[in-house]
Amino acid sequence: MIADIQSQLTELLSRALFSVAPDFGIEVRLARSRQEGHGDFTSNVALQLAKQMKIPPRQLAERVAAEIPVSSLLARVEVAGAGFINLHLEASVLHEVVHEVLTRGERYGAGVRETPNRVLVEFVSANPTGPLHVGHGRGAAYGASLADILEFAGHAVTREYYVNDAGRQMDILALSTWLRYLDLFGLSVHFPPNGYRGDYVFTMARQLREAHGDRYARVDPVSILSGVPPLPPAERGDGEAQALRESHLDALIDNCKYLLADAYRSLHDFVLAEQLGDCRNDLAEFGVHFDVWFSERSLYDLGLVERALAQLERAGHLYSQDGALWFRSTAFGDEKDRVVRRENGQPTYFASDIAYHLNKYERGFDRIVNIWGADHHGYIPRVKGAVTALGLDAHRLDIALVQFAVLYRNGQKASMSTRSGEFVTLRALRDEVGRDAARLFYVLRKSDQHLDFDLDLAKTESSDNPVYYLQYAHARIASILREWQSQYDGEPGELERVDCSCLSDPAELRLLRELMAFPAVVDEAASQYAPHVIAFYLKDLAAEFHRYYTASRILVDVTALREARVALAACVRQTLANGLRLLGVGAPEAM
RNA sequence: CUGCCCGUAGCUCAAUCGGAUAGAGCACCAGCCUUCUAAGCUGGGGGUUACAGGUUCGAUUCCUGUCGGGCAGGCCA
Repeated sequence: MIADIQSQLTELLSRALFSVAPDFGIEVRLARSRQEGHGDFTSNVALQLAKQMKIPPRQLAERVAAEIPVSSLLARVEVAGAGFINLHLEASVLHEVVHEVLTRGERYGAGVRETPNRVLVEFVSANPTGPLHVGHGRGAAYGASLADILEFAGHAVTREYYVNDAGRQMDILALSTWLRYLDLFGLSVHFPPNGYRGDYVFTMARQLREAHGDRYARVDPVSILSGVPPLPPAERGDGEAQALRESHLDALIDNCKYLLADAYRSLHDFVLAEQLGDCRNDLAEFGVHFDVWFSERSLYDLGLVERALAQLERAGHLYSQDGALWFRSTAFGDEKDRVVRRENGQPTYFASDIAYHLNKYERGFDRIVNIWGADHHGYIPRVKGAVTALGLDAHRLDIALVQFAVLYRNGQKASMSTRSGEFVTLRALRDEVGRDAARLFYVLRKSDQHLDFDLDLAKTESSDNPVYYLQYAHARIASILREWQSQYDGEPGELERVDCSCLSDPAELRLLRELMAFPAVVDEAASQYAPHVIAFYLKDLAAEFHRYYTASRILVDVTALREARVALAACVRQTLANGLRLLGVGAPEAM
């Protein structure tokens, strides 16, 4: 209905333009006016066409404006500035917004699409080798909001977490846990410097003992080190020393696998299940849920990695060199070719990622959205190149980069403790500032901008804190509605039938305009992949309401006016609630 | 060294495929509660949109260069 208004007006303007300039068909685009006094919608067609039509823009605008058909929607049309055509809506159109918001309720702002796109949103996808940190938190908040926004905008969304359960990192974690576990049985082995050293590894070791007793401890500690190259001195930081430490670690992993034999797989799976379970709980408490947990290992188990490579091979995009197998990604704009199978026969991470993307396409999505940390930006050309090489349309793949978040406490950086090099965990952040503040702060900035996360501000219980500012507006209205029900026997269910034509105060009309914009805001947030657009809109809406509340009493004596104002307030509450839900932030009834 | 991203008020950030007088919040100053939640509101000062060119009716937005910041340049993931 409301979305219709804009398209109806666009149609009116298109017809006017056609009668003035039938030979200059350009698409008419209406924009919401940025400034009060410039009407509700504005068009710059006259400015765009003036030159090629050789008519002064202002004059052209006048001629187009004069041809706009009479409509009950429009109060007036005026030409302003350099040649803008401003459309002013009839107040009755604004009044209808109230009915619209209240009848649609939780669905107000939602898009209806005849043919919804099937969209896959893959996000977080952190290695399950330790707790999520605040960097993952931003990806989680952004991805979850984006997925909700796309869904609300009318698409069919699948939320997916890609589990890197096949790689060396998981082996390192399994080994680390095993060594800590052996420690519990008095079987001490020097812990490798590049193993996982976090407290959670000790915890898992104890859990492993509780669950499986000494099943993995029936080994000779000497055999663990057999054939393992010695470590270089700790103070050596050169490349050769690093390489020695890596091969030391790899040798330990090999021995672990050899000594445990079949039991290694269950150790690996135990560690994986623990970490994934922890991650899932963490995210669930953050209000972030997934439809699919996609296993990297399954790509190997089902032969999909080999199949993808074979497909590239057939298409002539692979070649052998130096004993390795390479993908000719330079043919697709990458700066160098990339190895897909190492000299030792092992496929690279990139190889499984190619298979993963092929699989995404084969599942039939219209759009595929990858949300990555910005440090992966160099990875984009090779993935898009691989997709193209597989004969797929790379334009259906969108990669949204999320920049790092830096925490500040007392004006000082706090995101990384400099001594241990460990990141602050997402869980610690949630414990400190709460879920709502964390979710909102993460999406308050454009995702591809660095984020300064002010912990002190997030914890402030005042209007300085945007979380409270938004929630307070919602709670305030909820309180008014309760008061209205108890003092005036108000029936919320009746509000959608209230006659709102008495709403004529400029502040009321501003609120109605703001409410009317919400569907377009959702649409913009969806098409731009920009949850922050919702956040900024909500701040504007809340501010408009707080202003109105301070200036005008809602529960006045005159029944008709009181009911109209209550209905208006109820619309603001509903719209705030809908927007907050898209951001994963609670909308409290009372504060 | 090369590539990508970013430079907007003192600070943190917006700005609808290039639009009208570049907007908010914080901080600073001055005000508003006997009335539906003051976790709120009103007013004020604050800008050469890093810099220099270019494209055009019009540039924070597009192009080139300079300066400054971030990230990336593995047979790691």
